[in-house]
Amino acid sequence: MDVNDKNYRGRVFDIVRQIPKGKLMTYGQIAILLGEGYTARTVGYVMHDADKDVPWQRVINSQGMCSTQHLLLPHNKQQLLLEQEGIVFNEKGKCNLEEYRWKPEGYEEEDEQPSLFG
DNA sequence: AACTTGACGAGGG
DNA sequence: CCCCTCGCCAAGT
Repeated sequence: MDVNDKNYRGRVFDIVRQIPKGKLMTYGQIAILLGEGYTARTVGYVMHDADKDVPWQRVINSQGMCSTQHLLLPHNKQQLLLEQEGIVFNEKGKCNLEEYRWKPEGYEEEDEQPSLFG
């Protein structure tokens, strides 16, 4: 699997583009969603070079924090952008994923139906 | 071809 | 909770 494959990157970006304003996804969540050949690390890797129309700021790590805060991005650009979208972070730069996590509708491949007669 | 480096994540102390 | 280690996988040296 080649992450430079436009199809590979395209699948990741297609998902990210669907994240609504005010919602978030994690790298790992996207990787699991796409399945075969995708891992959290590789998703993160392609995100560093996202297309202009991709809301890259809506993808954060599983701890509910912006992985970019101590990186090259000016200040806390990612967190700032998210706060402008209504996301609330605590003083340690963490947000409530339970509240903001978004799950796309059309991508369930192996849905686990909670059996009513369990 | 070996070794290091990440926009990652789960698990143990 | 915070910190560390380890598994992961592609890129850069």
